[in-house]
Amino acid sequence: MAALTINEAAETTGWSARMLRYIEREGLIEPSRSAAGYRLYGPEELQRLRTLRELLAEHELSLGDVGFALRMSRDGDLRGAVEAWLAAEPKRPEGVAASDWLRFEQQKHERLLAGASKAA
Amino acid sequence: MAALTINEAAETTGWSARMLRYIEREGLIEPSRSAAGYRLYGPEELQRLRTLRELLAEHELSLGDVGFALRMSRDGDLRGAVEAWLAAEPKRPEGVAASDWLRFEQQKHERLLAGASKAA
DNA sequence: AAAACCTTGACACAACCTTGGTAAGGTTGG
DNA sequence: CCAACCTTACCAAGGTTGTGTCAAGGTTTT
Repeated sequence: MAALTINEAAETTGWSARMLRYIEREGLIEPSRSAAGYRLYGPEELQRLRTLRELLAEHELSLGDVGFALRMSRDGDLRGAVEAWLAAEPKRPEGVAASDWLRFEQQKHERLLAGASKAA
Repeated sequence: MAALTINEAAETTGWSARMLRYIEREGLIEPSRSAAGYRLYGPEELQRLRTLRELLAEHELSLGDVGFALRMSRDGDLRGAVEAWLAAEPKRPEGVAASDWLRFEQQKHERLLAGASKAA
């Protein structure tokens, strides 16, 4: 037999049929369809469903998280924007008192912020 | 003046003070503290707060999404696992009927799946 | 020392996410 | 042709997110 229908796939993967549909709507795993519209899960999809389970369990992720990762992997624009934001993370060196660091950063960035509006 | 307190920061960034605390708990932006424990937002934090707003608005993200991206950027293990899962995405070539493709994939992966348990 | 801040913690609530169920109807196999 | 499956579309309960507000108490400023 070639591919499993949704309930069979559910049984071998540990997901419920309901969740298989949900996962599909999230864009994570989209099985092919029979002529009549039945979902058909091939070996590859089944494997991905199993590894998806492990991934979520081992790293405490949600389907939404993986969906977001997928979105980033497809939308380079998004990925770039997110990474740019993360890259700007201020890493304050250890052993420097917060207040001192603050003044240091202050001076370092004073010029850049010259135009920033200081609303009351 | 060096750094802004939470309400001042809220006003210049467009967030509410409440959200600033929430963002901090999410690990996204953690301001330094005064001796008495007051949050102190320096220019860098203020800038990040503003760009965070843009990021969310322009790409329809949630704070949780950015939090997850941050987590991935810090935990290479996690990042690797997610990317590995995404990389295995089955990209079926266009112009090939689903059923044919299915049989093709079937044979292609038969060996790999030899050991997969086929629960009833 | 009083006004005007800040802190954490709690209660609240709408909107959404995750899951399950159920109903009305098409498909398939014996 | 009938039982056993599949499909979509809804309703719903319980958890999470995003946000406000209020209380009890410390801090800063005048």
